[in-house]
Amino acid sequence: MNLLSDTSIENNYENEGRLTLFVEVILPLAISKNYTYRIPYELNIEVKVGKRVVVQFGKNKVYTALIYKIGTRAPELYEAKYILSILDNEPITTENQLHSWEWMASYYMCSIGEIMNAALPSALKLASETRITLNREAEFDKSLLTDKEFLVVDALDIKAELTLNDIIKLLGQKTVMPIIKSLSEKRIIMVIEELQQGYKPRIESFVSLNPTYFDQDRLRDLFQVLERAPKQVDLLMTYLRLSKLKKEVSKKGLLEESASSPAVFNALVEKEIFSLEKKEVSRFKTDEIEIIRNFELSAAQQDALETIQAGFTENRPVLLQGVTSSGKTQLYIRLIEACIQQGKQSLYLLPEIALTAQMIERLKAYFGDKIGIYHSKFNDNERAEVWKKVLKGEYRIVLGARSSIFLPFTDLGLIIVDEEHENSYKQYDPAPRYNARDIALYLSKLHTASIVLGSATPSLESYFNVKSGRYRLASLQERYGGVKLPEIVITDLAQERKQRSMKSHFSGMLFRAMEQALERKEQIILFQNRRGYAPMLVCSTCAYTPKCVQCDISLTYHKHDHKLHCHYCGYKQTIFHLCPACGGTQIEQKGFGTEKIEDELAILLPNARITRMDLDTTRTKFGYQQIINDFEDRKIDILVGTQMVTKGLDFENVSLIGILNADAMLNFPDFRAFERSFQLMTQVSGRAGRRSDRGKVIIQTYQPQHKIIDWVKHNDIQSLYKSELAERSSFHYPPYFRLIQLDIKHKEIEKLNAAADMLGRELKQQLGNRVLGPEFPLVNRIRNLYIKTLLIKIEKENISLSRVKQVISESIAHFYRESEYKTTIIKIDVDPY
DNA sequence: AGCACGCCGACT
DNA sequence: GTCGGCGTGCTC
Repeated sequence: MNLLSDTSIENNYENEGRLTLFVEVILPLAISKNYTYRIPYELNIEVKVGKRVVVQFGKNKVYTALIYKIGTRAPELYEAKYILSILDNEPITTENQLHSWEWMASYYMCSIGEIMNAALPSALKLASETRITLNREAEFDKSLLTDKEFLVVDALDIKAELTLNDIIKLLGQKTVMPIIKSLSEKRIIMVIEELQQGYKPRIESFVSLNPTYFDQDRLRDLFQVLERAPKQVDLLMTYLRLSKLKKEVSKKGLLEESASSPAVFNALVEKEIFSLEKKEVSRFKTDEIEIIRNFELSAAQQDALETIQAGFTENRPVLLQGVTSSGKTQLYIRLIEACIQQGKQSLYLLPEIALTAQMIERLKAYFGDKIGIYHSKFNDNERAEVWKKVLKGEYRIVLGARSSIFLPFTDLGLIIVDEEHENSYKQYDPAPRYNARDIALYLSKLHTASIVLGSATPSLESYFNVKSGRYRLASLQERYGGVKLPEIVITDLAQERKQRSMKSHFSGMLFRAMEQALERKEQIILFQNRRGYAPMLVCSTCAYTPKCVQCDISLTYHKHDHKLHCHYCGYKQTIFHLCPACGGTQIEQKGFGTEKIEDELAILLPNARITRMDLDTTRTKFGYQQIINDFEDRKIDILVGTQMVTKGLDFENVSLIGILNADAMLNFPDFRAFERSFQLMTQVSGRAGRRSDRGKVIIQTYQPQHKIIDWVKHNDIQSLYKSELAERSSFHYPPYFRLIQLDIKHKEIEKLNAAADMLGRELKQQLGNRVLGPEFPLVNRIRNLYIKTLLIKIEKENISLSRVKQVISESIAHFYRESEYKTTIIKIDVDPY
């Protein structure tokens, strides 16, 4: 297809007058190709790449599509349909965005339409919805209708309009089209296909004074004339006062301030003293917050800042490894300031959970209304508004969660990815299954922007990139403001048992420390990475263990509802008191979870206020926030929790952390689990003594010599990375990447296994020993489907990602044709290290 | 993603 | 015999 630049289109248009243009558009669907539409002549001059158009696609569906390419040659194999309209005056996407979409589609093996779907705020996408109404003019005999048709007509008598979904619910069946079709043919109903406009700008009326009265004398005259209308004089005075304070006076603000009625206001408009103007306004408050710019960087921070800047000049991404409370945010603020001074935009990415009101306020205080916030809690209109402001360059900084990598930056100069290791940067479902951190790295190249990845516990792949010289490392190993790092001690549970100093699941050391902390009115966090009461039940007569019927995983006993839960699929069954296998009465509980700890603490420390924080106590809408608030307000002395307590919370008064069972975290099925243990223990340790010099972490273990505990003590990711443990863990640390989640669904487990094995063999044959087949199958049962996840590891040095993807696509295609099993591959996920 | 079309088991 | 389930293919 002939590509034309914008100017040449106009030239051709002028020269020939009747040039036909064709546009290739991106449809918001999971279709691998783009489709070509024809432009009506009168719209020729408006056509531009990046504008949205409305097109009909398929028989009666209307979609918003995006102009991707413009050409002049008519497609040969088919007749192109006309576009119905152009929605935008200016493109809503940038060239760089379209580049990155293209790259993402190929990298994550999905369609560009799926990328667009994820990228555009839904207010910018209009989808047509089929609505059904009764044709009032039609005359028909109700007795001639089938039962189902009658039901639909009846429902339409009551409710004027129904959607397809309404009818599906009404009839209780999935295939409703034949019924609708038949009714429509009989002209009894009408089927309406209509686009629903999403984004509505907020409009406010602004008042201005007729310029005649800018003249002082005329203004004085005006007051004379109005002498007999005191209310109007009053309103006019208020206006004059407000107009000195603000650039623009809104009608709403003026009426509120003057306590005048709209009638008085209208009178002044009638007399042409006031004029009204409607303007689009922002939904976001732009209250001027006091700007605090003065803070001093510590020597360590200054050092790190210089290292980061050196990395920038070398055009290398920088990994900033800084212990918790080391003041990374202050460094980021300095970097953003420098970026603004160069007149460029900055993007500050945070995982969703770390996007707290506190964080947002803090940055707003520095950057005022130059900063835009973008995350999933925003509604559609707000998102669309941020989008437009970023495009226009009104926002110089964006603070946002993973989806903000899709915003239309025009001149990006800096990207910060905070908590780089966080799993929540990865989108797992639906496609595109992207990792915002990796996209950020790609964007930094595309925009030639600087990028910093920050974390207290970097991911091993990022650390590998430091070791291999791709990234530059900057580190901050001391806390800001001279606060000491916590003291980390290990207590040997075998020893304590021998000396009989244990108090239920607490070592003497931990228990004494807890008593002391409570005496000093300091708070305690106890970390136990297992929820429920007991993770396993065993019959002491026959060794029977209850397992999930679906997942083959031992069931956890939950005391609060006296049920056995499967933590994998959510299956529940009631507790039994006699062994279902042998009828034995002695049933033993193995291990312990947060529920049991909470129970025992209540007995051992009856005066302490104890709260548990895990999935079970935070399931309600505000449960999580409630617990956090109570803990902050010191209404809780001891917080017992699972990994939830490790994340981004900043409690001032916590002086003691207990890791109750480190051993549960020391067996590594693969290197991700291994990395995770290190991260979780390091993160929870970092919560101790953040604002005071008194911070202590006690790690309980039967394996005090275990290396990972030692590394946690020294925040030593380097040893972790180099260790023979990593070497031995069944998944190797980088330089490898893997393709994960090649999911196959089938209803029969044997066929599924056979299919997965076959695919694994095929891949191995083609790619050699560098491929790890379905050795680590993750079999899950979701409703009545079995899903199998193939984990595939490929050595990066020897084989390119594109080759891997090619072989996988080919194998799947081949496998599909040859297979006697009817198997569907439902998703493919790329997770490069 | 929708939607049409075609094939096949289980109901009046 | 048809109704409604599901697999397959197409949409500019």
